[in-house]
Amino acid sequence: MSYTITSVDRAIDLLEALAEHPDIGVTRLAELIGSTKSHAFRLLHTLEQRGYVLKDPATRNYRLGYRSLYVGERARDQASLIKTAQPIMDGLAQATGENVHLVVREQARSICIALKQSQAHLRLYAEVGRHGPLHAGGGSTLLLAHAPKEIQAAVLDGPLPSFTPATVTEAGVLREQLTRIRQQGYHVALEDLDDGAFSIAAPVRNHRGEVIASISVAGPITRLDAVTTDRHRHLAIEAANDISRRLGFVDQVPT
Amino acid sequence: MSYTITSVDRAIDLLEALAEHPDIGVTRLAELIGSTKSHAFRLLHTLEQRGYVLKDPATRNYRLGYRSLYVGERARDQASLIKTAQPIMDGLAQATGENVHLVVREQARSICIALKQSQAHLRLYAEVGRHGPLHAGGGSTLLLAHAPKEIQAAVLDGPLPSFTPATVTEAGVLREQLTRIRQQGYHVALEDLDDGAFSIAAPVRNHRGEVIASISVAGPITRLDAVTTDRHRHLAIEAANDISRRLGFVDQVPT
DNA sequence: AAACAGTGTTTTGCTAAGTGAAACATTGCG
DNA sequence: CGCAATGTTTCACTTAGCAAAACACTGTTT
Repeated sequence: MSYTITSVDRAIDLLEALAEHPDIGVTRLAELIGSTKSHAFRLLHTLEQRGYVLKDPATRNYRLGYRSLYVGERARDQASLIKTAQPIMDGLAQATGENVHLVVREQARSICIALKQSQAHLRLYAEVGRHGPLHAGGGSTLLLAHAPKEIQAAVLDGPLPSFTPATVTEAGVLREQLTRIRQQGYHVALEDLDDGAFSIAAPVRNHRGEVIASISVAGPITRLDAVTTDRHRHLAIEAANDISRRLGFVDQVPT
Repeated sequence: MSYTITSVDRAIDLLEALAEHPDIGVTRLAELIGSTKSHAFRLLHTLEQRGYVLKDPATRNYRLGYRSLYVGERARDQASLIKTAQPIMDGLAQATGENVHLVVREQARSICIALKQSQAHLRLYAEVGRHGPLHAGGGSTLLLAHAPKEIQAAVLDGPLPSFTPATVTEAGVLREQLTRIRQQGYHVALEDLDDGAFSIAAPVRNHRGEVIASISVAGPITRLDAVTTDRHRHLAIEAANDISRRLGFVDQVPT
């Protein structure tokens, strides 16, 4: 038995298609969501009425409406994790000069929920709200390492797509990697999700000690050597621990 | 013939109910949206699957999910008006020490799409994404003044709710006010929407000279006198003109 | 200016998705 | 332990939602 309401699912398909492809028309949208023009038209009309979609009357193209900002702002306001983390992420970005990401796990995928972008001209492109895999990327793989066994099983038994030549696609190898991550308490990922990029991640824990998010420092590997690796690792762990403490975590064995 | 898809409308009802009331359960949500528990349950399940709603497994309460951030961010990215206005709004907030709002009109209502909050401890509460009336509030009434005749007719013929004793609720008086706003090119609203608050608004024009938004400076009337009124008015008009120029507007008669 | 192609909008009839009611399961409190 | 309230699941019914098709509009080509 499925509780999914198909019409709502399709409306979300359309919103997300518009998020990726702004300023397009009814026909193009229908194609993108695999539907008919009349269906796309009705979805657009419904979302436009509520302010989530805007229609340019001159071109008859659609893009996301301003009401989307409202829900986004409220989501951010409600997320105490983001509020707690943001000032610490600011400091970490300042100290490292690289991107800082706050990533959480949703079921069997990851999502970046806050981001501090590096000021450097060469920087890793990243987006808040973007869903990603769990078996690649510093913060994501660390979250997989600390996920419940059934989530790990679901990921390990499922397809492990390759993003770069460095992506781990062998379940056995990934299992060992996850064990190692749990033991050492951080993860250094090199070019496993994006070519030429590194990501050094540490776990954020809640008051019960459960890993609920990861903090990661990410950038181009050309700016990474043994010294900066160690420094970023240290700063990331420190920042993650700081956030964890503010969330009520009491670390019994100081590091 | 209505093109509204009721199921999608209801899903939005639920999302917006969660935006206003985080961390509540199925029964409460069903009450808030005027529905049944089974319906609310299915809506929540659908939205949770897509990441727009998060369920706390311990308390079985729901709140907005992180995927909402994605759509909000993309809406902001796509809105060139917001991108153009934001640095100018920053400067205006710095110069005035008060809130600065960017407001647009959607059909017969207003919506604040960008906000620079005053650093003062006493400040006007405001929210991005919040819908409001067109006949009250500095920026909103200015937008009504420049709206198409049919929009004006719709507002003037409809109910004009009173928010404070200073709210204009008489259609004839409002009509005169709108004429005056168009003539003088700005609007000073005193306590017409919020008790104890002022709002000084100026029009933002696009490359065709059409008024597409308003910039307003807002705060408590205790910080307003003849000198500050004149100063804020000047700075708001200047900022609005600056944004308009960046949007391609060429002002033939310099002010 | 006329014809054509493509897009957007509207209508219609059919069916299965969506709904509420009711039952069942779970949880927390007295 | 019993009860009340909440959350979850099931079932049967109805109409909402859908695709197909037709129509209207717009921009381009001849």
